[in-house]
Amino acid sequence: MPRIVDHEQRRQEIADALWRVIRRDGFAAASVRTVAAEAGWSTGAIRHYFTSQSELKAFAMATLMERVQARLTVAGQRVTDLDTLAEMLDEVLPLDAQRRGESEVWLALATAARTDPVLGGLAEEAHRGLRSLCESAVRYVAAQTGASLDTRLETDRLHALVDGLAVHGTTYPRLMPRTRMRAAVRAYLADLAAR
Amino acid sequence: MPRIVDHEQRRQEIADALWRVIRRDGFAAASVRTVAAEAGWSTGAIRHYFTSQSELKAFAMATLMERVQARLTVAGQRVTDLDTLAEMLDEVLPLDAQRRGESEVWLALATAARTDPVLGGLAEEAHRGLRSLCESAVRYVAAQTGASLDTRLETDRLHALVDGLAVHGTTYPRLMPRTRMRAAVRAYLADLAAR
Amino acid sequence: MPRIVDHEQRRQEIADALWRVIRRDGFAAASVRTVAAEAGWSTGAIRHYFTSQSELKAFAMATLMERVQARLTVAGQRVTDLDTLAEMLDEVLPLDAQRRGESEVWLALATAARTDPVLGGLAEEAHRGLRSLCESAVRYVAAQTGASLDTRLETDRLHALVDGLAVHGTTYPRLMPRTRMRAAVRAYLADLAAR
Amino acid sequence: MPRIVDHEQRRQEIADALWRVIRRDGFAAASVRTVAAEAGWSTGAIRHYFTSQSELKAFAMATLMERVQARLTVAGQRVTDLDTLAEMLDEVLPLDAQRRGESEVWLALATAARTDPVLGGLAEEAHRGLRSLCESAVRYVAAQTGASLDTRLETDRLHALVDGLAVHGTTYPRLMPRTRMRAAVRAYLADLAAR
DNA sequence: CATGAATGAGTGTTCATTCAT
DNA sequence: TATGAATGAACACTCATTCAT
Repeated sequence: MPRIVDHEQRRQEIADALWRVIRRDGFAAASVRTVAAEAGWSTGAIRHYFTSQSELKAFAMATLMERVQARLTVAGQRVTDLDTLAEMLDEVLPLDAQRRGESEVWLALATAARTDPVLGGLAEEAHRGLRSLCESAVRYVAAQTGASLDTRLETDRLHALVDGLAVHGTTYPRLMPRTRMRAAVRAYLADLAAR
Repeated sequence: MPRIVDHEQRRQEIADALWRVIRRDGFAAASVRTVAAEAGWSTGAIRHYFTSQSELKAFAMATLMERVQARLTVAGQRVTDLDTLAEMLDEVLPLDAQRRGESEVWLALATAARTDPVLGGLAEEAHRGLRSLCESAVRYVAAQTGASLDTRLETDRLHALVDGLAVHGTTYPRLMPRTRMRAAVRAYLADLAAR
Repeated sequence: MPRIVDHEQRRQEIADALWRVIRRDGFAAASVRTVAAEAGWSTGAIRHYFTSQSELKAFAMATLMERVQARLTVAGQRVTDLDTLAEMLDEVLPLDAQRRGESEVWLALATAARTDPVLGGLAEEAHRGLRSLCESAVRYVAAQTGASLDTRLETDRLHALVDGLAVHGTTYPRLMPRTRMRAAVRAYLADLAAR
Repeated sequence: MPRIVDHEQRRQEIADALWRVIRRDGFAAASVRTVAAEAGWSTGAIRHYFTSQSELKAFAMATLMERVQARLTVAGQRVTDLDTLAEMLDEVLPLDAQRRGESEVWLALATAARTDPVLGGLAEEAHRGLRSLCESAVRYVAAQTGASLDTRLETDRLHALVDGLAVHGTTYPRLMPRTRMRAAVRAYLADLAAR
């Protein structure tokens, strides 16, 4: 009888170790060795669950996306007004330790994605997902207020605002505290609703 | 008499080679060897002009900043209305090959800066510079229209918008063409002026 | 199950290769590469067994010390008169291929120890060990003959004599053959006993 | 009219810089670059005076020998009794800053000489010189006291004692202060004279 | 399943040496 | 004379990957 091992759980544990390394020492420090050491396994063990380093990184990126997506789905069902709409957008901002971690890892992976085809596909998918979320938000406001909006333009603005805030809150947390990130998003939505 | 070499020009040539490598293959691929090969020199020659790899990267970052700063100074002197104000902000967006290159390199360096102290200082300086530029823009609009604005909030919004657009235009140029980047900035300024 | 390898044996094999390189080409020639080549392994393999070059050198120094110490312990238990006492001291002189090898390596390591803190500690320990051995010899003679001796002065003399002979026998084996090294030590002990 | 440069003086200046580097950072740190920097000249300038690094090291070794030889000649002419004889031998012991420096450099060069043919010849010459000095001392004592001595054996003993003391005084100056080095030499000479 | 031994190419950096000026 | 630009090999060390066990 073979040892029972939850393959997916192991993959997740290893991806978590990768996260911790990236957050602590940066993307460049995330080698198979350092991740194995962080996870408490041998380097060879990693290869049982991930054929290559790229695959590991892609998996970490994918689980990050799933995690955020799950939260967005929940938050999306709670949307009843501008406040709850803003709360949904809050899910992608580095507002607490959990989300700050996600943002840090995301920024590293997304930057690497520009020149790494494997990561590139995932990153674009996530990019489109966030854009779609922003578009929903814009349409929601338009429907609520009956205003006639240039959906694409407003989506561009909201999407850029959200990603820009995420970058600032991640790279310079001292200079962009959580209250100001939240305020910036809410100000945009309020302006939109007032038009 | 030693061979006459323009030290600064050589440094710039090497920094340019670094740029090309970063743009083509990403920050992680920018080793002393690859940069030397790109520049057409031996690895040892690099060390004549840059004591360490850090110094080379810092120099590349600094020259990028100086270049943008020079353009901003010129553009700043031309500001007479909202249109010329927007043109100043255009200088930091990836609107043509030159600025797209700058943005690509900047994104890589800024991401690396999160875990590299030497680059970190430069990156923060640039961050503050761009924020200060955004603040000037907000104050300019306020002065022109006589409106009472929450300067900090509006600066946060504009700064995030600009950086978010730059990230989108750099990583997904197909999804965020130059006209839409320009439009987003102009829409924000127009809204601000209308308040 | 991983490939079964006797870790300590491998370390010893590699340390032996280091010895051969130091003896043949000198301390400065003992790089990770040359040692790996001498041992018949790849450079990376060395790092499996020694974290750093310092560690390898320190290990080589330590095993040398242990080897000599083991012989001294055996020889020490055999001491019953001046002849057997002299035989104990013979153990640190380059009297045969084995001990000549030890002396050559020791001389190189001890010289390097002057500017290498890690090796420095080991070298001083060995120095103190040899001094202590010489002191025991002096005290033994004093006890046997009942003579009143200036222990420190005589220890200084014997210690310097032994190390001086070792240096001469190692660097100029033609000029200082084994019989003369032995004779010099015995002459000193005989003089001491005659006082 | 060409600039007048005292070639020999320049060589001496450079050799002095080499000395300082060896003493401060060890033999391994003595590169053309570090010596040039220490001397305050360009690397190329070194090559005007020394074709290769070996030649520089050999020159440093030779000047050291000349310096000691000169002092020995002077001291040799002052020998009138055991005390002045001991003072002559003092010249090769690390009894003050000057001689300690010589000994440090000497130890490094002599160790390197074992596997470097160019230095090897010089080192052997010096070795023979010191031996010859020791032999003169033994013969002097024999002549003074009329004792019948085994000149070779006693020369071996004295030579080993002096070099052993020099090594100890150089590598462990705390453990072998100057008074004890002097005492050990004098005790040997006194014993010799008493026979 | 899992280990860790082993490889060989890669990293930044330092080096002795050459040579045009 | 003297400079310092330039080379290319060497350095210690880290890496992703392979694979026998």
